[in-house]
Amino acid sequence: MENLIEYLLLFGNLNQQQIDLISQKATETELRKEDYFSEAGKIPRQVGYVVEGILRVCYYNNKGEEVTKYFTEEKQFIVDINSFDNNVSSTEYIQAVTDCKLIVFSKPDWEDLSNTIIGWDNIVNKIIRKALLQKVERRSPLISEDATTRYLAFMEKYPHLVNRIPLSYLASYLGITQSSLSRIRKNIC
Amino acid sequence: MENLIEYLLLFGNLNQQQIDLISQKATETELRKEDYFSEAGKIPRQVGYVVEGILRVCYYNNKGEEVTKYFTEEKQFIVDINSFDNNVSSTEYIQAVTDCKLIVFSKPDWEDLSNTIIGWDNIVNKIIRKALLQKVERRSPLISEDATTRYLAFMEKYPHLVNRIPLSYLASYLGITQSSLSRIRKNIC
DNA sequence: GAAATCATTTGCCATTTGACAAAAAGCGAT
DNA sequence: ATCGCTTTTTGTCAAATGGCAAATGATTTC
Repeated sequence: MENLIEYLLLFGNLNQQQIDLISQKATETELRKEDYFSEAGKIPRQVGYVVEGILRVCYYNNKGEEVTKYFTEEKQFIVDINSFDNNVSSTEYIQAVTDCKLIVFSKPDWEDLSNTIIGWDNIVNKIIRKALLQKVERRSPLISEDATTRYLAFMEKYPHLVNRIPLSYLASYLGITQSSLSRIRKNIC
Repeated sequence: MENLIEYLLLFGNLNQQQIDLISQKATETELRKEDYFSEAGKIPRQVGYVVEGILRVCYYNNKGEEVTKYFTEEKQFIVDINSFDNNVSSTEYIQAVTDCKLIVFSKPDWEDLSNTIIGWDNIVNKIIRKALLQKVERRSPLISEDATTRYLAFMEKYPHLVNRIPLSYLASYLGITQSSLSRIRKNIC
């Protein structure tokens, strides 16, 4: 829990009373590898903060292929923000890649925080904006480079992820086939 | 100018006094094709709203190749939001692809609006969040599909852009060479 | 309108990547 | 250790894409 509070304080100030309130609303929980945090077709009902573990965002494209769109690391919020905010069904899945420890807030609790804590919205906005910017910056270079360069870039950006995720997820994140990724690895090592 | 106000009102309410204030701060201006709205290495000093015309965001990758990262259409704000907010140098260029009509706000005026108009930050946040989400959604599919599919998807998403932008920009946006794009076009038509 | 300049298309060949299938390696349950 | 299952690697071949250079087409300038 301190982990989360520390993280929030990077984005704005909170007094002890506010911190206590946040802690009250928060629930620590765990996800097993391959469990879903949220699913396509359902309206997301909670916001999560990743204390430990890796999750991924994925969807099925119109050929029915599973595409991994994003990986999250520790110390990040995770939620399909668009669907959550607008109360509409998700178009994507959020799935645990490894066993995970999360702190979650139900939607009503999350809204209470917004109504009770002056400056909460501001903190949340900063976090979301940063996360979205990061997403854009991480995904964009994947388009203009060849597969080997993309893999090398991935290893640089996520040095501690590469050995914890299955090849198939990584391949679909990089937009290449599993065999191609396997060959690339062979050539590099 | 009505164009801008109309757009803002989609995201929140503004009374006449507030609208007048916004109008006072706004400057209508034009950019010629290939002019830069903002440049890499400089700290962005203004926020723009595109009334007419197309702009693109581009940068040079570490091989020195120019990469088009994004196109903007009419009725959108344009700014390197990260650099603008944090007062740091841009890493990318924003350039007019066609002649453009813009409405711009200087940074001090923009901040005045934030300090004067209750709810301004809220409106701006909604707009930025939407824009960032859109960016992610537009760029992501470019990774997992083959070049022809990407081109077809581009034509669907930007039906009125395809014939107004040079092939070279589009090729670098799609992450393929100019010759490949030319061949793809040949095969499709 | 001719020359100069820039953008797009095409040809040729090398390289990368994909599709498919089979083999090998890893892993858990017994 | 062995079996059964899944994941990763490898092989073979075909298709897609890139690199380079030349040709063609379009636009601007004088």
